[in-house]
Amino acid sequence: MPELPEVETTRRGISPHVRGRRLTAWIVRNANLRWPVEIPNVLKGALLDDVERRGKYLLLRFERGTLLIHLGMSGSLRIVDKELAAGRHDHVDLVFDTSIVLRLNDPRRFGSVLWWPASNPTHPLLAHLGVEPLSDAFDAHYLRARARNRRVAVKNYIMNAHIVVGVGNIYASEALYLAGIRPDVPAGQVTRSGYDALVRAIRFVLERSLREGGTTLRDFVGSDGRPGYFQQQLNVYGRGGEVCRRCATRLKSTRVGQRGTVFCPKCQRSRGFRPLM
DNA sequence: CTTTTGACCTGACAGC
DNA sequence: TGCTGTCAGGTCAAAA
Repeated sequence: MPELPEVETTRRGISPHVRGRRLTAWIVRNANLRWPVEIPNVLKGALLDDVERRGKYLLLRFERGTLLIHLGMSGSLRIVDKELAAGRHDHVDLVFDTSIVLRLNDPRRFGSVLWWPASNPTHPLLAHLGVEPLSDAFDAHYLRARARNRRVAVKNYIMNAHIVVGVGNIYASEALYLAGIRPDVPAGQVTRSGYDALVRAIRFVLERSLREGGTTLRDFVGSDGRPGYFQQQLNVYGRGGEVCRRCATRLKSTRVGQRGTVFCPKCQRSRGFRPLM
Protein backbone atom coordinates (compact mmCIF):
# COMPACT_ATOMS: atom_id res chain seq x y z
CA MET A 1 0.00 0.00 0.00
CA PRO A 2 2.14 2.79 1.22
CA GLU A 3 4.87 4.52 -0.68
CA LEU A 4 6.95 7.39 0.61
CA PRO A 5 4.14 9.97 0.85
CA GLU A 6 1.87 7.59 2.74
CA VAL A 7 4.63 6.55 5.14
CA GLU A 8 5.67 10.15 5.71
CA THR A 9 2.03 11.18 6.19
CA THR A 10 1.75 8.43 8.78
CA ARG A 11 4.95 9.59 10.48
CA ARG A 12 3.71 13.15 10.73
CA GLY A 13 0.36 11.98 11.99
CA ILE A 14 1.57 9.73 14.77
CA SER A 15 4.65 11.64 15.89
CA PRO A 16 2.94 14.35 17.99
CA HIS A 17 0.96 11.69 19.87
CA VAL A 18 3.78 9.36 20.81
CA ARG A 19 6.97 11.38 20.78
CA GLY A 20 8.28 12.03 24.27
CA ARG A 21 5.94 9.37 25.73
CA ARG A 22 6.82 6.20 27.54
CA LEU A 23 5.91 2.79 26.18
CA THR A 24 4.14 1.07 29.02
CA ALA A 25 2.93 -2.12 27.37
CA TRP A 26 2.27 -3.83 24.09
CA ILE A 27 -0.07 -6.43 22.72
CA VAL A 28 0.96 -8.73 19.90
CA ARG A 29 -2.14 -10.51 18.64
CA ASN A 30 -0.42 -12.02 15.66
CA ALA A 31 3.38 -12.08 15.55
CA ASN A 32 3.33 -13.66 12.14
CA LEU A 33 4.10 -10.75 9.89
CA ARG A 34 6.70 -10.88 7.15
CA TRP A 35 9.17 -11.68 9.91
CA PRO A 36 8.27 -12.59 13.49
CA VAL A 37 7.45 -9.43 15.43
CA GLU A 38 10.32 -8.36 17.69
CA ILE A 39 9.57 -6.19 20.72
CA PRO A 40 12.17 -6.77 23.43
CA ASN A 41 11.48 -6.48 27.14
CA VAL A 42 13.97 -3.63 27.51
CA LEU A 43 11.34 -1.44 25.87
CA LYS A 44 9.06 -1.61 28.89
CA GLY A 45 8.85 1.92 30.23
CA ALA A 46 11.21 3.22 27.55
CA LEU A 47 11.01 6.79 26.36
CA LEU A 48 10.27 7.29 22.67
CA ASP A 49 12.64 10.06 21.62
CA ASP A 50 11.58 10.55 18.03
CA VAL A 51 9.80 9.07 15.03
CA GLU A 52 11.88 9.15 11.88
CA ARG A 53 11.60 7.65 8.42
CA ARG A 54 14.11 5.97 6.14
CA GLY A 55 12.63 4.97 2.81
CA LYS A 56 9.40 3.18 3.63
CA TYR A 57 10.55 2.25 7.13
CA LEU A 58 9.33 4.13 10.16
CA LEU A 59 11.98 4.36 12.86
CA LEU A 60 10.74 4.60 16.43
CA ARG A 61 13.80 5.84 18.27
CA PHE A 62 14.01 4.66 21.86
CA GLU A 63 16.94 5.16 24.18
CA ARG A 64 18.06 1.55 23.94
CA GLY A 65 17.45 1.12 20.24
CA THR A 66 14.96 1.47 17.42
CA LEU A 67 11.76 -0.26 16.43
CA LEU A 68 11.58 -0.58 12.67
CA ILE A 69 8.07 -0.63 11.28
CA HIS A 70 7.35 -1.40 7.65
CA LEU A 71 3.77 -1.27 6.39
CA GLY A 72 4.24 -3.69 3.51
CA MET A 73 1.43 -3.61 0.98
CA SER A 74 -1.56 -3.21 3.23
CA GLY A 75 -0.38 -1.93 6.59
CA SER A 76 -1.54 1.17 8.42
CA LEU A 77 -0.89 2.74 11.80
CA ARG A 78 -3.59 4.49 13.76
CA ILE A 79 -3.65 6.41 16.99
CA VAL A 80 -6.55 5.05 19.03
CA ASP A 81 -7.77 5.05 22.60
CA LYS A 82 -6.77 2.05 24.68
CA GLU A 83 -10.42 1.16 25.18
CA LEU A 84 -11.20 0.87 21.47
CA ALA A 85 -11.78 -2.80 20.72
CA ALA A 86 -9.28 -4.31 18.31
CA GLY A 87 -10.63 -5.39 14.95
CA ARG A 88 -9.64 -8.00 12.44
CA HIS A 89 -5.99 -7.60 11.37
CA ASP A 90 -5.10 -5.33 14.27
CA HIS A 91 -1.94 -7.30 14.96
CA VAL A 92 0.12 -5.08 17.24
CA ASP A 93 -0.67 -2.39 19.83
CA LEU A 94 1.98 -0.18 21.36
CA VAL A 95 0.49 1.26 24.54
CA PHE A 96 1.85 4.60 25.76
CA ASP A 97 1.61 6.21 29.17
CA THR A 98 -1.19 8.51 28.09
CA SER A 99 -3.52 5.54 27.38
CA ILE A 100 -2.88 6.22 23.76
CA VAL A 101 -2.33 3.23 21.54
CA LEU A 102 -0.40 3.05 18.31
CA ARG A 103 -2.22 0.26 16.49
CA LEU A 104 -0.88 -1.64 13.50
CA ASN A 105 -3.44 -3.08 11.12
CA ASP A 106 -2.20 -5.17 8.21
CA PRO A 107 -4.54 -7.55 6.37
CA ARG A 108 -1.89 -9.12 4.16
CA ARG A 109 0.80 -9.24 6.85
CA PHE A 110 3.61 -8.22 4.52
CA GLY A 111 4.63 -5.58 7.01
CA SER A 112 7.11 -5.94 9.84
CA VAL A 113 8.01 -4.79 13.34
CA LEU A 114 11.68 -5.39 14.03
CA TRP A 115 14.10 -4.48 16.80
CA TRP A 116 17.35 -2.74 16.10
CA PRO A 117 19.40 -2.43 19.29
CA ALA A 118 21.47 0.70 19.72
CA SER A 119 24.52 -1.54 20.01
CA ASN A 120 24.08 -2.53 16.39
CA PRO A 121 25.36 0.26 14.11
CA THR A 122 23.25 -0.62 11.08
CA HIS A 123 20.31 -2.90 10.61
CA PRO A 124 20.91 -5.23 7.66
CA LEU A 125 17.64 -4.19 6.03
CA LEU A 126 18.69 -0.54 6.06
CA ALA A 127 22.37 -1.01 5.32
CA HIS A 128 22.11 -1.03 1.54
CA LEU A 129 19.21 1.31 0.93
CA GLY A 130 19.56 3.86 -1.85
CA VAL A 131 19.22 7.63 -1.62
CA GLU A 132 16.21 9.56 -0.34
CA PRO A 133 14.41 11.00 -3.38
CA LEU A 134 13.77 14.33 -1.67
CA SER A 135 17.41 14.79 -0.70
CA ASP A 136 20.13 16.58 -2.64
CA ALA A 137 21.94 13.30 -3.20
CA PHE A 138 19.19 12.29 -5.61
CA ASP A 139 20.02 13.77 -8.99
CA ALA A 140 20.27 12.83 -12.67
CA HIS A 141 23.98 12.16 -12.46
CA TYR A 142 23.51 9.62 -9.68
CA LEU A 143 20.61 7.85 -11.39
CA ARG A 144 22.37 7.67 -14.73
CA ALA A 145 25.67 6.53 -13.29
CA ARG A 146 24.10 3.61 -11.44
CA ALA A 147 22.02 2.66 -14.47
CA ARG A 148 25.05 2.09 -16.70
CA ASN A 149 24.83 -1.24 -18.50
CA ARG A 150 21.66 -2.19 -16.72
CA ARG A 151 18.93 -3.76 -18.79
CA VAL A 152 16.11 -3.75 -16.28
CA ALA A 153 13.15 -1.62 -17.25
CA VAL A 154 13.55 1.92 -16.00
CA LYS A 155 10.33 1.54 -14.04
CA ASN A 156 11.74 -1.37 -12.05
CA TYR A 157 15.00 0.48 -11.72
CA ILE A 158 13.41 3.47 -9.96
CA MET A 159 11.30 1.13 -7.81
CA ASN A 160 14.45 -0.59 -6.59
CA ALA A 161 15.03 0.58 -3.00
CA HIS A 162 18.73 -0.12 -3.36
CA ILE A 163 18.83 2.69 -5.92
CA VAL A 164 16.26 5.17 -4.61
CA VAL A 165 13.86 4.58 -1.74
CA GLY A 166 10.18 5.31 -1.41
CA VAL A 167 9.09 5.07 -5.05
CA GLY A 168 6.52 2.34 -5.54
CA ASN A 169 4.18 1.33 -8.31
CA ILE A 170 1.94 4.40 -8.26
CA TYR A 171 4.58 7.09 -8.18
CA ALA A 172 6.92 5.29 -10.57
CA SER A 173 4.09 5.14 -13.10
CA GLU A 174 3.12 8.75 -12.57
CA ALA A 175 6.68 10.07 -12.69
CA LEU A 176 7.45 8.24 -15.94
CA TYR A 177 4.36 9.75 -17.48
CA LEU A 178 5.34 13.27 -16.46
CA ALA A 179 8.89 12.67 -17.67
CA GLY A 180 7.66 11.37 -21.05
CA ILE A 181 9.52 8.06 -20.74
CA ARG A 182 8.17 4.59 -21.54
CA PRO A 183 8.24 2.38 -18.43
CA ASP A 184 9.82 -0.57 -20.26
CA VAL A 185 12.92 1.17 -21.62
CA PRO A 186 16.12 -0.42 -20.29
CA ALA A 187 17.46 1.80 -17.51
CA GLY A 188 20.87 1.98 -19.18
CA GLN A 189 19.34 3.46 -22.31
CA VAL A 190 17.58 6.41 -20.75
CA THR A 191 19.36 9.59 -21.79
CA ARG A 192 20.85 12.21 -19.54
CA SER A 193 17.98 14.59 -20.30
CA GLY A 194 15.60 11.71 -19.65
CA TYR A 195 17.03 11.30 -16.16
CA ASP A 196 16.91 15.05 -15.64
CA ALA A 197 13.20 14.98 -16.37
CA LEU A 198 12.68 11.84 -14.32
CA VAL A 199 14.33 13.24 -11.22
CA ARG A 200 12.19 16.37 -11.45
CA ALA A 201 9.07 14.25 -12.00
CA ILE A 202 9.74 11.92 -9.07
CA ARG A 203 10.28 14.88 -6.75
CA PHE A 204 7.18 16.56 -8.08
CA VAL A 205 4.80 13.63 -7.63
CA LEU A 206 6.13 12.77 -4.18
CA GLU A 207 5.99 16.35 -2.92
CA ARG A 208 2.59 16.97 -4.36
CA SER A 209 1.20 13.75 -2.92
CA LEU A 210 2.68 14.64 0.43
CA ARG A 211 0.81 17.95 0.34
CA GLU A 212 -2.41 16.08 -0.40
CA GLY A 213 -1.90 13.61 2.44
CA GLY A 214 -0.96 10.67 0.22
CA THR A 215 -2.97 8.52 -2.12
CA THR A 216 -6.00 6.55 -1.01
CA LEU A 217 -7.04 3.93 -3.54
CA ARG A 218 -8.86 1.37 -1.48
CA ASP A 219 -7.95 1.67 2.14
CA PHE A 220 -5.11 4.01 2.99
CA VAL A 221 -5.94 6.33 5.86
CA GLY A 222 -3.66 8.58 7.82
CA SER A 223 -3.14 8.07 11.52
CA ASP A 224 -6.27 10.10 12.19
CA GLY A 225 -8.38 8.02 9.84
CA ARG A 226 -8.50 10.63 7.08
CA PRO A 227 -7.83 9.47 3.52
CA GLY A 228 -5.28 11.04 1.19
CA TYR A 229 -6.40 13.03 -1.81
CA PHE A 230 -3.61 12.53 -4.32
CA GLN A 231 -5.58 9.93 -6.28
CA GLN A 232 -7.47 12.81 -7.84
CA GLN A 233 -4.22 13.84 -9.54
CA LEU A 234 -3.36 10.45 -11.00
CA ASN A 235 -2.67 10.63 -14.74
CA VAL A 236 -2.01 6.99 -15.56
CA TYR A 237 -2.10 4.68 -12.53
CA GLY A 238 -5.39 2.79 -12.52
CA ARG A 239 -6.49 4.51 -15.74
CA GLY A 240 -5.71 1.76 -18.28
CA GLY A 241 -8.08 1.97 -21.26
CA GLU A 242 -9.02 5.54 -20.39
CA VAL A 243 -7.82 8.49 -22.35
CA CYS A 244 -4.61 10.49 -21.86
CA ARG A 245 -5.38 13.87 -20.32
CA ARG A 246 -2.79 15.51 -22.55
CA CYS A 247 -3.31 13.95 -26.00
CA ALA A 248 -6.50 11.88 -25.69
CA THR A 249 -4.75 8.69 -26.84
CA ARG A 250 -6.02 5.53 -25.15
CA LEU A 251 -3.71 4.62 -22.26
CA LYS A 252 -2.03 1.22 -22.55
CA SER A 253 -2.20 -1.31 -19.75
CA THR A 254 0.69 -3.75 -19.59
CA ARG A 255 2.92 -5.58 -17.20
CA VAL A 256 6.49 -4.53 -16.52
CA GLY A 257 8.43 -6.83 -14.21
CA GLN A 258 5.25 -8.51 -12.93
CA ARG A 259 3.68 -5.21 -11.91
CA GLY A 260 0.65 -3.60 -13.46
CA THR A 261 1.77 -0.66 -15.57
CA VAL A 262 -0.14 2.00 -17.47
CA PHE A 263 1.35 4.49 -19.88
CA CYS A 264 0.51 6.74 -22.81
CA PRO A 265 2.02 5.31 -25.98
CA LYS A 266 2.12 8.75 -27.54
CA CYS A 267 3.39 10.94 -24.70
CA GLN A 268 5.88 8.36 -23.42
CA ARG A 269 8.68 7.25 -25.72
CA SER A 270 11.82 5.14 -25.50
CA ARG A 271 14.11 8.10 -25.95
CA GLY A 272 11.86 10.32 -23.90
CA PHE A 273 9.34 12.79 -25.16
CA ARG A 274 8.34 16.32 -24.19
CA PRO A 275 8.35 16.13 -20.41
CA LEU A 276 5.34 17.72 -18.78
CA MET A 277 7.65 19.57 -16.47
C1' DC B 1 27.77 -8.60 -10.24
C1' DT B 2 22.60 -8.47 -12.68
C1' DT B 3 18.15 -10.41 -13.74
C1' DT B 4 14.23 -13.33 -13.09
C1' DT B 5 11.11 -15.90 -10.44
C1' DG B 6 8.69 -17.41 -6.53
C1' DA B 7 7.22 -16.61 -2.04
C1' DC B 8 4.76 -14.49 1.67
C1' DC B 9 -0.96 -13.33 2.83
C1' DT B 10 -5.92 -11.61 2.65
C1' DG B 11 -9.60 -9.50 0.24
C1' DA B 12 -12.11 -7.59 -3.64
C1' DC B 13 -13.97 -8.40 -7.84
C1' DA B 14 -15.26 -10.63 -12.39
C1' DG B 15 -17.06 -14.48 -14.67
C1' DC B 16 -19.12 -18.94 -14.76
C1' DT C 1 -24.70 -18.70 -3.81
C1' DG C 2 -20.60 -20.68 -4.46
C1' DC C 3 -16.26 -21.65 -6.92
C1' DT C 4 -12.01 -20.18 -9.62
C1' DG C 5 -8.89 -17.03 -11.31
C1' DT C 6 -6.73 -12.44 -11.27
C1' DC C 7 -5.21 -8.49 -9.22
C1' DA C 8 -3.59 -5.35 -5.37
C1' DG C 9 0.58 1.23 -2.54
C1' DG C 10 6.31 -4.39 -1.20
C1' DT C 11 10.53 -6.63 -1.24
C1' DC C 12 13.40 -10.48 0.03
C1' DA C 13 15.86 -14.88 -1.09
C1' DA C 14 17.10 -18.22 -4.27
C1' DA C 15 18.10 -19.60 -8.80
C1' DA C 16 19.91 -18.74 -13.29
